[in-house]
Amino acid sequence: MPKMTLKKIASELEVSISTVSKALKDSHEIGEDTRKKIQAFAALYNYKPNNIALSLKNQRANTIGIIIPEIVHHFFTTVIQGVENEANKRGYNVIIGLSNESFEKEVHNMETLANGSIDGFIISIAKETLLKKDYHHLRETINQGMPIVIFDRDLPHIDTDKVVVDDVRGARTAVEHLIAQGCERIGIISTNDHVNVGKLRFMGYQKALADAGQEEVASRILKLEDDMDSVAQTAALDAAISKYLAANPDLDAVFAVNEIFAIAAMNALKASGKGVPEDVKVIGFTDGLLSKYAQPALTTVSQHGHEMGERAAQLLIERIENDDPDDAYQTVVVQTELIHRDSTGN
Amino acid sequence: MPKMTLKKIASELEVSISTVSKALKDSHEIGEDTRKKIQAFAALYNYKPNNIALSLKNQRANTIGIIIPEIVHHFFTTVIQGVENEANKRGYNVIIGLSNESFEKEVHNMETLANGSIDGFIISIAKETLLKKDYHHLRETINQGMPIVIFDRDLPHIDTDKVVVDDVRGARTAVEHLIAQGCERIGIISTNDHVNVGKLRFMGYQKALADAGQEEVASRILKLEDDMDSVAQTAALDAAISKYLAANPDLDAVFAVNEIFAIAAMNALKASGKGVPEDVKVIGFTDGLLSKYAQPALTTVSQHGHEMGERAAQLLIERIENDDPDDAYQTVVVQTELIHRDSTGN
DNA sequence: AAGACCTACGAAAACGTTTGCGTGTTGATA
DNA sequence: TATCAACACGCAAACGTTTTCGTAGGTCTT
Repeated sequence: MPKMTLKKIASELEVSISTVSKALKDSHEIGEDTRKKIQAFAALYNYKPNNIALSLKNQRANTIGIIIPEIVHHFFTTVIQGVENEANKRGYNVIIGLSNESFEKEVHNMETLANGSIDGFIISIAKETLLKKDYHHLRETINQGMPIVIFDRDLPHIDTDKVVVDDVRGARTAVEHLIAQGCERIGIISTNDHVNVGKLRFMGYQKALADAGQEEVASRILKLEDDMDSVAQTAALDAAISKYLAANPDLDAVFAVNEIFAIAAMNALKASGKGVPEDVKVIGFTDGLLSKYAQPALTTVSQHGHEMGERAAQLLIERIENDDPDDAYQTVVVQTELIHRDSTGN
Repeated sequence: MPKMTLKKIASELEVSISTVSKALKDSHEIGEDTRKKIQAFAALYNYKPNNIALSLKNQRANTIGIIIPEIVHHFFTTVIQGVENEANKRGYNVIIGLSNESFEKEVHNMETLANGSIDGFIISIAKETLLKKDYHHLRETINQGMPIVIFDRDLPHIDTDKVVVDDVRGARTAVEHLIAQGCERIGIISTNDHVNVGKLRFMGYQKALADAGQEEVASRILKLEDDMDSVAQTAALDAAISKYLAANPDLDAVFAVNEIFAIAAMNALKASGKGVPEDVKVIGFTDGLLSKYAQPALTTVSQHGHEMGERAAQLLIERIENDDPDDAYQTVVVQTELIHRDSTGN
């Protein structure tokens, strides 16, 4: 039995389409016997209204699109989970687009989704887009009346709803914790400044040092290419970190702006005979599986991806449903949390 | 400027809707001047045909749905990536549903998507569904004419296209490798038998032992609850594994049916003073980040999730596009690969 | 008995496309 | 000059819904 439609039911029962539609909605316009008969027939054949037709009629797809740079990535999956949670709760589906950090794919994804398939976007901007600083696709989408929520990688130039993490404060808190433990020669492993988050976390590091009256030592600052956290680059990463550690034998702590860098640093330290946390304490950023299962377990700054996803979905759905143009845009800042584990002692 | 439609262009240019439609398709039915004028106007206002209307007209959404038990999970994300890759290449979008290992959510997800939103499913069955053995939603969906590709967790009772990994052979190859390295007291850490993959991997272990003439020792077999690989259960997991290792002090190798179990075993071994791989060799299953960054790096059985996703998408799209009912269902077996790393020596 | 009023249903438009077919105007041909 | 083709365009149906409006037929009122 293929899919049922109002039309088929109507012809089968020799009534009109509108009668069927009304009967299935329990309209009192339809006599009880006809109503019951139609409902029974529909139930028997498992009738379900066609979503596409409804979307066309209602001019709403009840679907939100999420565009992320990468899906094999713990943080982004937690965000998706949050989005899906909230969306489902409110009757929305979620459709995903992967930009793969590519500008072109990001634009293409947005264009193919923005034509009725979805009611709004949740997006974390691709690195290439950030580099190019070309945001026309975002602007155009917003101008067409489609709401967008930007998360994670902030974009000061675009005026829309946002959900961001306080990278500066998260990093600062982490470094402050190291200082509170008595560390005086704290290194940082960060990324090039064009990656927003790397820059912001570096600023947090600077701030914490400054507040504590510790001077910033150039040799203790390692800035790596932003693709160094990929599996393909592990050898290069290890080499760079080993070299860095060799050049700074007196470090008593390392703050890394992501999990991979932190793990690599821990491994390199152990390989060079240093103990973590006895000799050197280590803190990472992004609370993924690696941090939890590392030896010693890694103290890390959690970004609460799940909550970010939920908040982003709330913001977006709110915007979709009360289509009030002069409702001011919001920026929700999700606070980070320092997860204390073994790599910083206790 | 809100979204353009054929109708608006038509009224603006004072021609009919069909003229606009044909002009935009470069139909020779329309005179060159009119054609150019319409195309220019459409380009200026950035006209894009409405997907929903097209879906309704064509009775095809060009979208595939993927339903997975969990998204914060390395293997599933690699599969999604594969699906998305292949789907995008062929002009399809991907919409995700998370069952969260729950039967009810799985059914609900399928029902809300199966009404026109998508053209077919790719699904990995939730554990709860497997336990309940209630597959009516799958059967009904197939009966309604919607194609389904089942991946990862096989379902012998359902006749449809499938993409599975050869768990038995993967496990067998792993254990054979241990045997080839001279191991004679090989333990296994597996899951309860109602989890298909656990059972199959256990069978591979048995087969390898039997082939080598090694006897199966009951105490060396540890079967854990299937939720023991979650973060919430780490303490219980560590306890269970420590107890198991203490009861089997003479093990010279451990084969674990997933990454988490393997890492936990390695950590417990090291904590008890054993060296990996010198004293005990360890092999895991599922090639995730944990394996790559573990110390020592973990030898593991890779399932090639990306390839599984691609194959599943191919199968599904093929089925969608050549809607030939007596095209026989296929089961694609994706071979596993043993990734040699440090936890088994060399 | 005639108007008023329910009751129970159907017709049709609308959402945005595509496309087969009909048709008016032109130009050429016989 | 009558015929006919070619050209350039419009009409309308179809996809599956929802919803407003219209209208039969019956019941009630006086």
